[in-house]
Amino acid sequence: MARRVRRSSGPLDLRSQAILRAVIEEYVTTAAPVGSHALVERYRLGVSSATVRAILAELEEGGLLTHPHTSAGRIPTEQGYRYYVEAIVDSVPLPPVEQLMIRHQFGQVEYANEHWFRLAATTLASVTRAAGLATPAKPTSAHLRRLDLVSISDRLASLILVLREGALKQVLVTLDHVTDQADLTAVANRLNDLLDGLTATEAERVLAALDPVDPSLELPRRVGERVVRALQAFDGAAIEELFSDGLLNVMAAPEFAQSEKLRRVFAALENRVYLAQLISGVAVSGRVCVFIGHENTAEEMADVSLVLAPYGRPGRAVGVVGVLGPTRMAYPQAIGTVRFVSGLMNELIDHLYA
Amino acid sequence: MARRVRRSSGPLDLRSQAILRAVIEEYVTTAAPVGSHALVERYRLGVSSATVRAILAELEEGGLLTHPHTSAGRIPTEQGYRYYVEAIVDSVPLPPVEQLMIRHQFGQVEYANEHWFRLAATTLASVTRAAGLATPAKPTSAHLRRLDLVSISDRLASLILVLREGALKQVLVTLDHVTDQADLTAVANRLNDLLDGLTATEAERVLAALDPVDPSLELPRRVGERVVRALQAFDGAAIEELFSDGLLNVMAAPEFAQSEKLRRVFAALENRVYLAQLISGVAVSGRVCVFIGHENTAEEMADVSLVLAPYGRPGRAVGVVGVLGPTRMAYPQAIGTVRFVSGLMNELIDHLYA
DNA sequence: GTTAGCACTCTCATGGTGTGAGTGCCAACC
DNA sequence: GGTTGGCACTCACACCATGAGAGTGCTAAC
Repeated sequence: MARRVRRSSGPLDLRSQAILRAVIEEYVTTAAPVGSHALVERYRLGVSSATVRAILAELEEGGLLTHPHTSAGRIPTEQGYRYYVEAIVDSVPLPPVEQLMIRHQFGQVEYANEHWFRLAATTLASVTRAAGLATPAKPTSAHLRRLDLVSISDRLASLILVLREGALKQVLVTLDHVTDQADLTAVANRLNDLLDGLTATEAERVLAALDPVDPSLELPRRVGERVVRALQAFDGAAIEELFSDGLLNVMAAPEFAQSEKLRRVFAALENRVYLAQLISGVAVSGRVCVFIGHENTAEEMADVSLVLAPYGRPGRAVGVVGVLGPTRMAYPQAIGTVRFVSGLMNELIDHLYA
Repeated sequence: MARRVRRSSGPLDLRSQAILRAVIEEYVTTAAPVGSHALVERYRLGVSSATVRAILAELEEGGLLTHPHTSAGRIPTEQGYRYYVEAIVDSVPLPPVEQLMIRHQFGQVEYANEHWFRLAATTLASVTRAAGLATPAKPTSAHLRRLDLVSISDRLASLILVLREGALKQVLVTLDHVTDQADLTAVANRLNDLLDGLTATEAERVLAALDPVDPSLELPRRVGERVVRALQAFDGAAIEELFSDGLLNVMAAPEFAQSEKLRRVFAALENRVYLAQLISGVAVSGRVCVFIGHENTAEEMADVSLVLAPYGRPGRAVGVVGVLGPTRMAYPQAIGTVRFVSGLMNELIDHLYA
């Protein structure tokens, strides 16, 4: 859904912005429609409730606020949140204390991408009190870094591939003849020499150039084919995994008291096509992306918002981290937190490959 | 919670059993309290509703049924389900057509434990229309099968451990001196010779026996220490992962329309202590286990039931598969399906290591 | 342009009412 | 003695009316 343009002409004056801001921030904490009276009481606006009412009516005219019913207070529209995020507030950086705590946590975890992205989701969940999301950094194209063959039984071996960006892949290979570990190691060494650093297509070409009659090359060729297939599978695979934590936080929000809405969100998160599209979109944008309600391409996500950021090494391996929460969400804080966590992960990864 | 004993003396006569069965099976499909009239209408009981009412009252007296309120029909108690599962019905084997379909699916997936257990959860979810659960088969004690060292940068290497049961473990090792891949491979070969098949404590002993002054052994010793630590971590770790699929199915059940109950279930599933205890209990039992409502040790799980079965090689590596659903659940079918899937996984694993 | 005042609107909580499903009991029956 | 039809009784639930309260929009005065 493309977001609709505000009907009102020109930008808002400062007072209107202040009031929109107050409505949104009040609504985000209370989850209840905000009335003119409550605003003048709780925010130093310097005008009476009648004036506030006039401005609220204007903002509603402009499509930034709405009414659940005639005699209720105002709630922000998705356009209202969008305007708020883009024009009124900056992202709020994560407080230094929390930054330190998070750094500490990442430091304690073992050096491994797999741990990092999970920890990122967990951290985001606990800090923002929404759901934390994270995908592993998937290499854009699989380059073989090293392979190993481990004998499992007489005619069965485990083929382990290490890719350039540290990803592991394990497949089983059935063997025509009884083969012991020494033979397997020899084959692995040979293939390591031949295929180091290659992509699927490159590896395929190298294998095709091997002497087709040399019987000593039969097993290397056979394993090599599996390697190529595994690399191809890796290239072809969409995002493997979306790790989420703290969905409990979202469940606790009053707008999800009846589980039907939530069910649809869960369903969308299981939709791999949608996820792949979403993630690649965020990855190419290269910065924090905010999707508010119906701005999400999946209609099941119309009741929630996403704040996502890519991380990793552009062009080599990228993943996405972020949060999912109700549209009524503390966007500035969420954006600040997501920005910090993705930046931290970039830092760690850069440090790793420096 | 220990389950309470029925108050009535002796086993039920066949007619009472038939009626209890009818109530449960009706309630499982409709989710609404079952009245005497509905029973005589839909089940060939051969008696009038008045007689059924008398028996229903007896069953209630015995603690197998209950009333939501005076003028409502009967619903089964947890004791009722328990009696039903233990004394009235046998598990219903999965229809051969579905068995074949599942076998086919497992055949299509790449030979790898990691894929199997996830597929098991997905399969269980779709067949039983409840949530499917599965944990990977965790080795009881970590035996090193093989290790590999892959250079990442001048002073950083990735250490990959393959354990006896096929599990992989990857840790990063920082190096004091610039070391190239050839050196790393040499170290890996050396350690493979020394440590093949050993547990953490055994490996530690072997390393301690190495010549402490030989400078060529410095790096092997250093890496070896990391190996030992990784093996220890593996032994000490509780279950790593509970994969679930189809939680959507459970969310769709009317008893979970308000999300609070569900939230508690999710919370319990994130409780690693509880999971570890649950899983080890099922593993030692060696057969399909049914936990109905409050029979679950976690009180958050009081509204749901679990049907779980272990799989794997007892004493070497075991995991658990099963389903989670509302207490109002088609137990015979669930038990049959879980039994089939765990059996199938055993078959596959046996075939692998035969 | 701002404000106080006021009539108006609409939700939500409360309480009364009627309906219907289902029970428990009892007397009659086989 | 077990089984059955009949009947009074109970209780949740849906429905409606009512009143309080919150909040608005409008207007006239400042």
